[in-house]
This record gives sequence, C-alpha cells and structure tokens, in this order.
Amino acid sequence: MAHTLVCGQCFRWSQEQDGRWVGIAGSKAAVVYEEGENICIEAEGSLAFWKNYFDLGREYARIIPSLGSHPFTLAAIEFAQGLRVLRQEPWETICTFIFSQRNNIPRITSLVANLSRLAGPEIEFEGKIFYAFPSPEKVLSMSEKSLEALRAGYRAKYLQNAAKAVLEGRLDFKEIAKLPRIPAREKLMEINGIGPKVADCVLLFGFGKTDAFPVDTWIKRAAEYYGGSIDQESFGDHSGIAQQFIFHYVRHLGKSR
DNA sequence: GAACAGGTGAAGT
DNA sequence: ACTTCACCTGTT
Repeated sequence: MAHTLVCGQCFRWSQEQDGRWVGIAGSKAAVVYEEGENICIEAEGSLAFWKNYFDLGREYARIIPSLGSHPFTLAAIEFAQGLRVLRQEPWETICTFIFSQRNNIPRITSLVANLSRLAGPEIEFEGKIFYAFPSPEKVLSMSEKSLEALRAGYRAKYLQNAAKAVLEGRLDFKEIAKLPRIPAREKLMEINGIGPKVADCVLLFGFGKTDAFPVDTWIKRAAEYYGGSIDQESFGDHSGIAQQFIFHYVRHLGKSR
C-alpha cells in the first residue's frame, strides 16, 4: 500500500498519524489502510471507482513472474511488495507529469496541490475541505494572478496548451484509450509540452497501458545494473509495471547512499 | 552564488 | 539522428 502511494506515480495522498492514507482522485476523496492481507477503502460514492483506481482486477501474482528474472528486477519486486500501478484520470495525469519536468517529488506535490486549491472545486470529506482536480475549462480560464500563484514557471503554458487541446478535441481521451501504445504516444506528443517521457507516464498511469515504459533520469541510473543499458522488451508485455518497481527501488538505493 | 531537480522544444551540428 | 541550451522556481 505505502509503496503504491509514494512510488512517484501519484501525488495526492498523505499519511495520517494513525497510519491511514487520505487522498483524492479526480473529484473523490478516500481513506485507505491495510488490515492484514486486505486493503480497506472508505469513501463516499461507488466502490467501483476505487477498485478501478487501484486496478484491483489485475492479478499481480500472475504478472510478476512475467517480468523476467534479472537479479535486480527480482530485488526491486522484493523491496516493493504490494506495489500496484494505479489507473488515474487522464487529464489529471497529464497535468501532473507536465509538472514533473525538471522537478522533484515535493515540488510536483505542491504544484498539484496549488492547482487544485486555486482552480479545483471544493469537496468535503470526513468533516474536512479538500480540493478536487480542476477541469480543462477551469485551467484554461485561470487568471493571470492565479497562474502566478501556481508557481509552475514555464510549465504553466504547457498546462494551458494541453487544456486547450482537450477542449478543441485535438486531445481525445476516448481515442487514445483505444489506440495501441505507439500511435497513442504519437498522439500525445503532438501536444506542445508533452515529450516522450511525459507521454509514457500518461499512457502508463492514466490509460493503464502497462506496456508503456517511461525512461527518466532514475531509469537511466538503473541501467548500470543491467549492464549499461536497459531494454524494455526484456520485461515482457507489462514492462511498465517492471519500470515502476525498478524506479522505486533505485530511488530508495539513492537515498541510503 | 552556482548547480541541480523524475523534460521539452528549438536550434545547431 | 544526435548534441546543446534556455527555461521558472525552489532547494542545497
């Protein structure tokens, strides 16, 4: 559970004193925690939404053995037991990973929080106020002053450009969902501000395309453990899931140095 | 202060 | 096709 929520795929969860995690996805809030083997989800509205978000229909016990048997891969999987790749909303995922450019996790987290606070609708959950993620319309209509308060720097124009593309129908989520990875990636990369890395993150985290394999500085760092280069093909049909284990593990190694 | 942080696009080879 | 560089902001 913890690995899933802190592995850098999502930035909307925080841990309470009692160990439970409180977070927001799209326009819904939830509390999640573990009881033994079980994941408990407390939320208003439909359970189906959260089952989909956590991709609970996917059998990791079946997928994990297909990721190959390289010792480093096995160590990463062992390290991050229970990690799952989430199915987040495409629009939120696009914005989040536009923010990730040349940024670290605390900054990405604060930018997503800033955007939600400045432009997102209020939602009440367990007696507290949260801010859901704003629609493309809201993002595009943000005032000069709000944009300045966002502190996103040069990424703000990428953000609004993506919002415009959604509203004009150039960026059609239903279409991308249907396309195979490579044409879907090309479609995303037509948007100014979405390059190969952000496109792959969006496909993996926002569209459940588990064959998308984002390569960032951490994965490049991990390549040294695979003999200098890392080959997406060697991880099989769900290379994106392998990527997430490896990414999370390498970041952990970096910290303990 | 300089260098850097989960990239991208433009301009140069 | 590959390399270099500017780009906002915040942190070390």
